[in-house]
Parts: sequence; structure tokens; C-alpha cells
Amino acid sequence: MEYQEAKEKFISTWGSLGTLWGINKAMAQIQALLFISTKPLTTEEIMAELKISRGNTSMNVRQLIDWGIVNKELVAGERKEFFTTEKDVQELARIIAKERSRREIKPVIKILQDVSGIKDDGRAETQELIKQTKALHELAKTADSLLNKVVDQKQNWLTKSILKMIN
Amino acid sequence: MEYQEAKEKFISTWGSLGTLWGINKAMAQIQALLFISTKPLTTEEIMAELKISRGNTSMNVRQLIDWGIVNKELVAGERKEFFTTEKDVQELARIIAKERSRREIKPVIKILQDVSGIKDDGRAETQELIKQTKALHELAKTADSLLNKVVDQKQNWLTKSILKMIN
DNA sequence: TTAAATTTTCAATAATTATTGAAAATTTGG
DNA sequence: CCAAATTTTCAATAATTATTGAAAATTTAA
Repeated sequence: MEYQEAKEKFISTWGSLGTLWGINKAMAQIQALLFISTKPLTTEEIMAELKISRGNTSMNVRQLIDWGIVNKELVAGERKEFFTTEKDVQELARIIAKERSRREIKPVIKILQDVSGIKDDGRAETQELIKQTKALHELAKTADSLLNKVVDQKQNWLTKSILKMIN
Repeated sequence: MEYQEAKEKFISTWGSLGTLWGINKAMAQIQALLFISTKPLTTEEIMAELKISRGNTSMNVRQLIDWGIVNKELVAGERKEFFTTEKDVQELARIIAKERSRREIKPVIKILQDVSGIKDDGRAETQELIKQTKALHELAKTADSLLNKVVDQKQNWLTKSILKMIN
């Protein structure tokens, strides 16, 4: 496999994987492109590389900035904006996990809490709803907490030691 | 909040959450309905509760069975098929994590391995691609391994002890 | 076997989501 | 301040994905 083929394969794989971590294809592909770029890129360059429109590029770069994954870079003597992404995979994982927790997991935990907290009127249906959503609530809280904690360990010693522990 | 409202809220929340774990809305809603049901349900009952068509119900129940989350139940003297879902949240999480690992994470790990394994021709671009995809490859392997191991602990003692450890 | 009950399939259609492109808004060098 | 360069917005459109519904296939009771 040559560089160009490998590059395209990586960008397209990362793009279709976007849905897995809750972002759209273009957004994931822009991030992938920046991730393997040796220098900051302009909107023009992103458009050309990924063959997407200016509007699409603008909106998705903005969203990546909102996520905290992409940054504007100022280049002396240049009027255009240049973009870079976080290059450290640990830090990238940390940012993504935190955002997904905040945007998606936390709100669901809140709803599970509300639903599982309804008054027990003695009916079997009500009791089953309470029991099952309570169990989900507990699971979601534990998983969210674990995710946040694992990902917070900057040097990643924890993950390594856990893996050692259970191997 | 009354039973009916809580039930609808749970089903619709779980439905829109479906995308988070990689399944469509109807599929997630059917699973949610079975999850809080006190008895096995027929296709007719699922159609009526969720207001979806027979074809939609049939296809999505089939997919849930493929995932290993839903089972056919035989009811004596009944010709129709009855369906139930796994009721234990730990086991449910285990099944879902395993399936996602197998269907999505493992194939990506393979591609990252391939891409990061291209020949180093000395160009800066090639070296950056290799370096970055190698880092992602390592991260993905570790995360996948950790996920599978955490979720495999049936009694969940591991998660509890890890949480204790890092609190 | 047969025929009624039930389930599955899949082409047509609807709903949703992503993308374009050009006009409007903003920024910046002079 | 002006005007060129650049970015953003958003209505229109395209692409994708989900859903329907009825015909075909399958199952089962008698």
C-alpha cells in the first residue's frame, strides 16, 4: 500500500466511523485530515483534499472547534485562517469522552432517574418499569463514571495497571 | 409523572439513544418496550404499542434476535410467536459491548494496523501518517481490550473495585 | 394435504440528514 | 473609511436511511 492509498483509506475509515462517536462524516474526515497533516491547513486546502464545498467545510470546522478538537492557528503575514487538530491521541480521547458524556450520557441519566422515580402504585407494570429503569440508571452512572475516570488519567498508568491486573 | 407518561418517555429516550449504540430507532424502541414488559409480547402487540407497521416490526425484531438481545418464546397453545428481551442489565451490556466490538471496533483496528504498516519512504507526510495511525492503533486496541474485560466480569466486582481504587 | 394463520420480503415512498452554492456578513490591509 | 478577501449563513437540493404495505413464502392445525 502506497502513501496516497493509505491516507485515503484512513480518512474514509475515520469518516464512516464518525457515527460511532456521534459526529457526521465530513466532520470526522476533516479531523482525520488534520490529524495526519504535517502542517496547519486552510479552508481551501481542506475543500480540495476532501472535495467538499466551502459551506460544508466552514460549518464542520466550526463544530470541531466547538468540540474543542480543532484550533485556529494564526500564521504571520496570512489573512486566511489555518486549522490544526489535537495531535495527542490520549488527549483527543479525553476530550471526546468528556463531550459525549456531557452531551449524551448525562441527559439520559437524568431521564432514567426521573422515570425510575415515579410513584409505585402497586401495579405490576409500574413496578417493572421502576425496577428496570433503576437498574439501567445504576449501570449508566457506573459506566459514565468509569469512562470519565479512565480517560482522565493523563499518563494512562491506570489503564495499564488495570489491564495488567486482569490479564 | 404517571406510569403511561414515564413509559413513553423511557421508550422514546431509549429509541433516540439507539444511534449511540449503533442501532436504529424502531429497533431500540422494541427492545425498550420488551425490557419493561411484564410478559412476552407478540408482533401485534409491538405494532400497536409503538404504532409501527408489521414489516418494520418483523425486520427489527429479527435484527434484535441476530444481536442476541431478543428471544422467541413458545407459548403453549398459541400459534403466534412471542418475544422477550434479556432482562439483566449487566448481561445486556455485555452482549451489546461484544457485538459492537466485533462489528465495528475490531475491523477498524485491522485497518489502522494495515495503514500504520505501510513502508516508510522517508517523506515527512508518510512518517506523520505512520506515527499517528500507530498511536490510534494502540489506543483502539487498549480501549477494546479494556471494554471487553470490564464487561466480562459477570458479578461486576472488577468495576466496583476499580471505582473504589480511583475515588 | 389443504387452507388459514402468521411471518417475511422488498419495491415504493416517506422522513431525515447532509451538502451545496451563492448572497450576506465580517474582517482586515491600506 | 473603503474595498478586497474571507468566512458564515441558510434556503434549496441531494443523498441516505427508515418505514410502509401488500404480495409471496412459510408454518401449522386439522
